[in-house]
Amino acid sequence: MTRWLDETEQRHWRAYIYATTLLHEKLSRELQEAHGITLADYEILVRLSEAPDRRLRMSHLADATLASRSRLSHQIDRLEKADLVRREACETDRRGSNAVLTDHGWDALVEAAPTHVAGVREHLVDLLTPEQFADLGNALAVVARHLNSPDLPAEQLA
Amino acid sequence: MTRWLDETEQRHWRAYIYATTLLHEKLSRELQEAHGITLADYEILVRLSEAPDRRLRMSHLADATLASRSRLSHQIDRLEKADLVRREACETDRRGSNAVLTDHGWDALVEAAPTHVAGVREHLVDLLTPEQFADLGNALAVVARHLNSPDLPAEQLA
DNA sequence: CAGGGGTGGTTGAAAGCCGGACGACCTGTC
DNA sequence: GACAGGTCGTCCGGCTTTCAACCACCCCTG
Repeated sequence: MTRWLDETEQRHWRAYIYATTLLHEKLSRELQEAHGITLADYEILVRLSEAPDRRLRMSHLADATLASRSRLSHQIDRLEKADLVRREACETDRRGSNAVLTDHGWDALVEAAPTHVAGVREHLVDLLTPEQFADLGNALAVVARHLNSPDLPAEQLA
Repeated sequence: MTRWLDETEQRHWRAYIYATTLLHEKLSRELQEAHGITLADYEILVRLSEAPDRRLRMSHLADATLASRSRLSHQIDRLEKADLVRREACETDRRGSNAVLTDHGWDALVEAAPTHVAGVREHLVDLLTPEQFADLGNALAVVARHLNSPDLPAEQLA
C-alpha cells in the first residue's frame, strides 16, 4: 500500500526539486561565465587544494565528489588539458594515479572562490535566518548519512 | 571583500550538496531500474497527467520542468519513441505543438508513482520530523522564489 | 610462487545535453 | 496589408556522461 503525499507534503517536495535544480544551475553558470569552470570542476579543485601536497588518489577523489570513476577520469582529462590539474603515478600502488593541483589550478581556484562564496550567500545563506540555514543543514545531513550508508535492511530499525 | 563561510556554514553547505546530489541520483535510479524512466521523464509525465486533456504546450512544459526548449524537445523525442507521449499540432497557434500523454504513458505513470512516492518518503520525508520537513520546504520555497524572479537590482531591498 | 579473484583507472562507443542558429509563425503598428 | 519584432519548436555541432570492456596490478590462498 502506498501512502501518498498529502497536499502540503507535495508542495514542499516541489519546492525542494525546484530550488535545488535552480540553485545548482545558477551557481554553476556563475562560475562558468566568470571563470570557465563548472561547479563540479570547482569541487574537484577544492578537494585537491585541501589535501596534503595538493594531491589525491583518483578513487578517493571520485568518492569525495560523488562521481563515478569513469566520469572523474574524463573530467580530469579536461582539467589536465586546461592545465589546472595533472596526473602522476602513485608510488605505493602501481595501478593507481594521483591527481595533483597545478600552480595554475591553485590560482584559478583562488580567483573563483569569491564568486562561488558570493553565490552561495546571495542565493541561499543570506535568504534565510541563521536558524533556518542551520536547520536546513542539519536536516540534509541526516539525509546524506542515510543515503551514504550501506543499505541496511529496513527491519534493522524496528 | 568576500565574506567567507565559517566552519559551520561550510559544513551545512557540504551537507546540502551531498544530500541533494545523492537524493536525486537515488530517486532517478530507483525509477529507472523499476520502470525504465528517469526522474525528469517522470516529472514530464506528471505534469501532463495533471493538465486538462492530458496535454500541454511544449514551451509551458519546458518552463514547468525547468528544461531548456532544446532539452525538452529531445526528451519528448525519447518519450515519443517509448510511446509514452505523442506530439500533436496546436490548433490555435500553428507554430506550436502539444505534448499529449498516451494511454500507455498514463499506465506507465500509474505504475511508477508508488515507486517514486515510496522513495521520497524513505529517503527524505520519513527521515525527518514533520516540522523539520515543513521547515525544509518553506526555506527552499524562499530560495525558489528568489531564483525564479527576474533579477532585481540588489539595492531594491535596501 | 602460481593462480585466481578483486581493485584502480582508462578507454571507446553510444546516448544525452546545451547554446545558438534557424525557419515558421504570430501580433502590433502604421 | 505589409513589415518589424517577438515567440515557438527543431536542428546542428560540439561537449559531457554513461556503460561495459579492458589491462595492469595487488593480494590471498594453497
